[in-house]
Amino acid sequence: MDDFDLGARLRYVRQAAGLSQRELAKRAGMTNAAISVIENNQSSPSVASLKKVLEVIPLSLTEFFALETPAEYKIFFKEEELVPITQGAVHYRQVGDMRYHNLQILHERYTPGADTGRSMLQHESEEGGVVIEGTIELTVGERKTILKAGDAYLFDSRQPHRFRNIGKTDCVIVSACTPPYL
Amino acid sequence: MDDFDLGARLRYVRQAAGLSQRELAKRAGMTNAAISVIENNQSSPSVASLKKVLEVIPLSLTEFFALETPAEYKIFFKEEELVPITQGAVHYRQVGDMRYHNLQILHERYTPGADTGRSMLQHESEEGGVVIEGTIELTVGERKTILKAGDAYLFDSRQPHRFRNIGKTDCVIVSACTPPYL
DNA sequence: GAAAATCGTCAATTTTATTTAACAAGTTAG
DNA sequence: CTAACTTGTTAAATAAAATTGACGATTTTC
Repeated sequence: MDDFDLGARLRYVRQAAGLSQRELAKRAGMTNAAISVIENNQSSPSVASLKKVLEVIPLSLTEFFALETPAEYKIFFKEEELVPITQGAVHYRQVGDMRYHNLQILHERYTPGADTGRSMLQHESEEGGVVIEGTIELTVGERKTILKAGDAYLFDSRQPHRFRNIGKTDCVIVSACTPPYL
Repeated sequence: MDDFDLGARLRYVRQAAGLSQRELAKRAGMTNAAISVIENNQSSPSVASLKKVLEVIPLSLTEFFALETPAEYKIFFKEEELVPITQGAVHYRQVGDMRYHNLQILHERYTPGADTGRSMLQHESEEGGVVIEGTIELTVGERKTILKAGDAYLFDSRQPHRFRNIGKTDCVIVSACTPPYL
């Protein structure tokens, strides 16, 4: 697989410029269909064509190719695109690449008995989440509770904390953390 | 005219890699004819093709487009490519772009009476040249002489100096100066 | 020296990109 | 709610890039 997704880059810069395929094509002296197939990687534009298009944005070929990787400006993620992170019995699925973001979104799954550890977690972040399925025992500082589906939490991660699934079924949580700590 | 000479760039990187058109084409899974027409700007390669070719060099698209301008690595110059510089009755034709070089080569033409000036020239360079045609009176410091076709000179430009055509015909000189001062 | 390779280029064909023209879906105007 | 507009996509036609196969010129080999 080619990691150089020219179509995605073009679509990105076009939308960032606030142009429709037709508008861009018109100004570049081309047709909307060409833009469409290029953006979907159904054809590889000649450098001459690409240059015409980029001049509208405006963006030089150099700048276009030097653009940050697609991961850096990716906004939407298919379920299978989430990056899996496994720590013991806890399975995280992360949204996006944390090298480029300050906000970490995780789709977490705690199997029965899963535990983030006796030695409590502590890091320079703020985090929160919502329980989707099952139950979780959450300890933050001196406070402890059991959250069930629909419940939520939000706290300063500098306080020692611990997640533990003491139920009989998986617990699923969607959480956010800034800055990222995993 | 487009100042982005893709053909020249490709030819440059290919030769720098020590490859013939055929060898490059073979390794890239293309044909020599394609390379030929691309290098002569008779066709604009698709980005896909260009990528295949550059992977052989190897060079990324980003690096390729970020390459220094062709003027920077230009080696051979047609007569009409020399950049004309006129100062009074003296006409210079410079070889290459001094932004990228420390050696300035000039094809100079002094019309009868042409004179670099009573107030002698002085700059932090070393310069020399050969008279091709006509005669020139050259003064350097306290020394003065008349040079005719075939004669030459070389001196430290920090010494005050002056060129003067006291003959009846044009005087043509090819000179060099480092670092450039014009 | 002549034969065999290799070089870059070019004309004709094939393949691919781009245009033309239509479509379905979504939005705005009335 | 319809009618007019915009959106992005697609199929067939056209334009352009890439391949095939050849050429003359230069270099290498014997």
